[in-house]
Amino acid sequence: MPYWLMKSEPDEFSIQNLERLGTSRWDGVRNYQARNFLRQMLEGDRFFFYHSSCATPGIAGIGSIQRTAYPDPTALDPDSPYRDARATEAKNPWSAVDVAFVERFDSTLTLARLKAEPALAQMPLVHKGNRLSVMPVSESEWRAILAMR
DNA sequence: GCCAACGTTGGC
DNA sequence: GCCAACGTTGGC
Repeated sequence: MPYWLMKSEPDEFSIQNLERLGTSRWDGVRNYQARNFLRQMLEGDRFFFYHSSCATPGIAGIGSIQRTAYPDPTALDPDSPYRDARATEAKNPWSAVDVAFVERFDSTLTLARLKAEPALAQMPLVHKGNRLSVMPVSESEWRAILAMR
């Protein structure tokens, strides 16, 4: 089963929010490469929940895919900041998935620590300038990160 | 199809 | 708040 990493700004949606809710829609992805990864996700896949653009960026926990990709309703919602004027009901280019809470780490596994781990050197996440918000994680990377908790 | 300009991401 | 890096847009 594939593994993933997804970024969210905790001010918008955090692992604590997901823990409280249990499940949530993961929407608002507006990058084609990230969207294509969303579409590859299978029910039951697990992902690292990454907090970005905050005081302590890093992996804050784990979630799982509860529902595979479907058209992202926020693209059609005039009140949503993720609205895409080019999207229509018949032709919506964007996808969302539903996710479920799995685990919250005792403390955030910081980007600084991830960067310092040789086993993770291949991850796009630790490379300067990387902006991909949804990315695959190899099984060896997944295990290395779990061991760092 | 090239590429400059622009807007956004995200660490610091 | 700054700014480097990147993806997207649009003129040509």
